[in-house]
Amino acid sequence: MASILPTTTSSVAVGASGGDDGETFASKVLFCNACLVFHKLSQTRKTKAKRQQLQALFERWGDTRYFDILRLMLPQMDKERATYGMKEANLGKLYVELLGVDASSAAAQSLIHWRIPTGLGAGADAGDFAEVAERVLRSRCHDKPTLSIKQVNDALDALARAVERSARLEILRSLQRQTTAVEQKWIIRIILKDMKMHVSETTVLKYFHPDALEAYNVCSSLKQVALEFADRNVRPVASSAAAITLFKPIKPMLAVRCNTVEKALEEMGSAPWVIETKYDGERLQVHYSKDRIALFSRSGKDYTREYLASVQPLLEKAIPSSVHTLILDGELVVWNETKQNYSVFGNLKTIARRDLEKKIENDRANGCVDPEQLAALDAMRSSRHSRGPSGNLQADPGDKQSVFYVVFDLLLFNGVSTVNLPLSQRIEILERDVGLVADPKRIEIAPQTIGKSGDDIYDALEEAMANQEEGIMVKSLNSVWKAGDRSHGWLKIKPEYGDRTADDLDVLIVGGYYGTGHRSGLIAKFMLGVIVPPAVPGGKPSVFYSFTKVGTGYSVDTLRNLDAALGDRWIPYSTDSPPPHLILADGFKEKPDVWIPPEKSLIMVVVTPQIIKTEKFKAGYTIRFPRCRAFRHDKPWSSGLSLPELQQQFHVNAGTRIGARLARGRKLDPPFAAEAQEKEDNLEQRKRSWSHAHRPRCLCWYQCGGVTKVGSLFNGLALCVIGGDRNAGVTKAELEKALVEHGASISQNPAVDGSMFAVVARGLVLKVRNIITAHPTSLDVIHYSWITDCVAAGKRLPLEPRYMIHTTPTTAEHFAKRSDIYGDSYADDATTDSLRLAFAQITKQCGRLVEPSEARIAPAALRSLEDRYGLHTRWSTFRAAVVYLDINASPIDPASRLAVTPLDLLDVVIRHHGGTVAPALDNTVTHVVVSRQAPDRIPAIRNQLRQLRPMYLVDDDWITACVEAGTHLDETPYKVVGLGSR
DNA sequence: GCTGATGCGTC
DNA sequence: GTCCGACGACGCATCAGC
DNA sequence: GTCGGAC
Repeated sequence: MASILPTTTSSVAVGASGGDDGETFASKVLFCNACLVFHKLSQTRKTKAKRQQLQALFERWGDTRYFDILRLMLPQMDKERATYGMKEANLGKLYVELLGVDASSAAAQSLIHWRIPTGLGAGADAGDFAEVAERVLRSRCHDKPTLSIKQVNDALDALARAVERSARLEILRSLQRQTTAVEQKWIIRIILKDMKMHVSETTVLKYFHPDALEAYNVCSSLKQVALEFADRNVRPVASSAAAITLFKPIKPMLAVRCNTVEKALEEMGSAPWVIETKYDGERLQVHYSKDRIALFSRSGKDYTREYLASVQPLLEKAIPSSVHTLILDGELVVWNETKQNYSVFGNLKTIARRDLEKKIENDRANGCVDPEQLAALDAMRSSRHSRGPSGNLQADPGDKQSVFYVVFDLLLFNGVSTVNLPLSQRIEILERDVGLVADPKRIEIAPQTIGKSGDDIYDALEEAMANQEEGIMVKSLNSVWKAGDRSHGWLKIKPEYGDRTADDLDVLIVGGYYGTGHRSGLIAKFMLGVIVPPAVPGGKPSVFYSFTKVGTGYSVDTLRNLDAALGDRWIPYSTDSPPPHLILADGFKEKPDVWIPPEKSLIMVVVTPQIIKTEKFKAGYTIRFPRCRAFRHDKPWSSGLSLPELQQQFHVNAGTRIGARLARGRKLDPPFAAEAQEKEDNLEQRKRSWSHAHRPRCLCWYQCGGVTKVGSLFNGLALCVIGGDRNAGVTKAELEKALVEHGASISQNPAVDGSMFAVVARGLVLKVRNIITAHPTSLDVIHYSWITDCVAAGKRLPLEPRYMIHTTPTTAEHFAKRSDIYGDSYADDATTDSLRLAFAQITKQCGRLVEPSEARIAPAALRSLEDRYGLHTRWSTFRAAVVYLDINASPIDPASRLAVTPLDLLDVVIRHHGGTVAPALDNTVTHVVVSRQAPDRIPAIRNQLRQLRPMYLVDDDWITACVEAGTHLDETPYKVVGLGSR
């Protein structure tokens, strides 16, 4: 008898009963032997040793039915067994019941509260359910292994088949009676599909057979792979492409994330490449023949039932009759017909479900009576999702939304695999022979543009940002399809990587959760809460709403340090006596394991790529893809993000993704070089601060607490720094440090309640535009050079107009009166000339900011994109308008420009919202804008208008109102009548 | 029948 | 660079328990 | 999806 043990040779226990076919190896070898192998693998760290163990295992396996052992080692890949429907929570309850222990006993408490390291039944194994279970079972199982590998597999089959709780209980009970505690542990790991052996699919398959992984990637069946390579010494000659078969899911090709445009260019090399938008939906592979359609998700799961009702009508309309078989790859998204934009992620399943419901209803009306379908419909009807407010939280209920399949690749065409063709040819066949032109915004081939330079990538990114898209894909036209491959050919670029600091929110930690695995026993995740403003202005916050949970972005070391600092402040959360300050969503949703008094807590800087609506957190909003950037020991607990600020953030960013900013580099300067350097510097800084300060490593970003005050230049000023200027080598952190050193207080979030002095930025970057758009009158935006100039001069310089990126009307008024808003008079010795110079500088600055080379959205590009997609954003508010601003003494003479007018800053506003500003009043103009404060200018304008074709004569309130509304408003209420009143 | 808990799969 | 594990958000399905 | 960490 051969052993499956790699180390021992002779002592293999043999199963007492072999079952029906006592011939197979699996029925003869005891499961405990497999457990030993698993144990050894889990104890081994080194790759080399693991490889030896795996090889030995397969070599010693006594027959060709490798599936029996592979499915135990790779439970996630085993599609033959249905899901168990059991994880730790269910298993814990089942074990408590089958062991017959009292619910309040230590054993039961261990199993139920397996993550919690303290209290009754807690042990050093907290955080690892299987380990806890082994401990509990040790005294409750016999110690003689009896079951064979086959018997365990049979039991697991039965377990997966069982739906009734009682049936599951019985199977678990019989397993428990026939196995040792250690065997139970491994059975639990298999059920949980988490073997914790630190080897996964790739490695195991690789040492099973060199071609196994590739085969798995094109058939997604472990059983088939095991069969195909039953003879491990033979390498079949068939290539993977030949194995591509209709109706068998292929592992999709994946994109590698790329943080810098420079890297993208390098990756693409000299081969031609294309740019596509990255759609925020679900990857969907369509397998099509005339009489059958199958749909598969990214992980190879069959989604035909869920999405066919939505997709089939589209395919049938779009696929020409000359096509017999196809495999398409694409993204399923939702198109909002009412708003003419893409719906936010999360609506897809809801819309698809509606389509399915409708289809079943229609089928029934048409007499296609399928009892199974009827039952399904009934189930859907009675489901809570078919009515009620929950679900589809992110859409307006009245909007018409529909499923939209964007196709971007072709894997098989009329029976022939195309995966070994370069992308250029696959696309060519797709466009020429498949077409799919029938139904815009329902099914389309993804538009591609040929890229040539880094600027093309920037342009595409800017377009993507403006259109609420996730980012862009860059694909090499020479690349062939590689199933499951993430390494080459396809890149994804997301704008948020462009700037690391602009989307941070400072939020107070209000709760904690115990971690698992290598974070066992630590508070490893945190609940953050927003402040509900106190009733008395200026009072200390006393109520917090749950907002989000964060579980990544910090190291285990940081967690340990945090534990040392906060460990004794955590209090177990009990619904019987919940802390009065912390309000969770109704029904105690997202209840933390422990809570902490706010005044003893800490502020976390959390990266916030996107804010979405939720019902799970009391705040009503939460973060998509949250992660920790730093902890702030320097900031008082009471200064965390408040609910109104959060709501404001949501609305400011509605219609655009947060994090959508990217500096366009100078030609000679790699755009991200400074960024990369900054990152490295910070890493260095981190390490240094870690080594002697023994502070959590990620504190480095905000070491303001450790900053010593060196001056009082900025005493009393509250500022928010939006970002650095990598082209000038100025980082956000440096600016913040300088500010704090000289007495200013800084915040990550702009406050619009008048408490903040100004926002500091390098230009009209997206976040700045958002702030201006949402609150045009509350916050000034100043150029960071004012900070550096002040520091260099050693005194607080007057805030001259040339430092202003955005000026509120109040500030503008002060400027008009030639006095500095903040006390220092700057105009004492100003002459008309010096003032003129200052304003010329503004104009220069503004003009520079909207030049195509630096504009956030190139108007022409935006317009063409809008035309193509029918997209309309706030940045296209004035796209139809050619505006003449009444800023010249003579309307037809640009050279007669007045030095100061109330309309000076509108130029930028209009152009940034897609409009055109005409230099003079002529027939190209559609709108003439005059100031309400200058009615005396009207006659001259009217005089000129008499000679031109009809156009609107409105006052500046129209511009402001349109910007505020985010859309082109009817001009009538703003028309200038008579001599200026309306 | 409704609701909460739990699991599963998408991102 | 690659692989792996520990984490986030959602919607929908299902079952237990009231 | 994200991130840190080991190799």
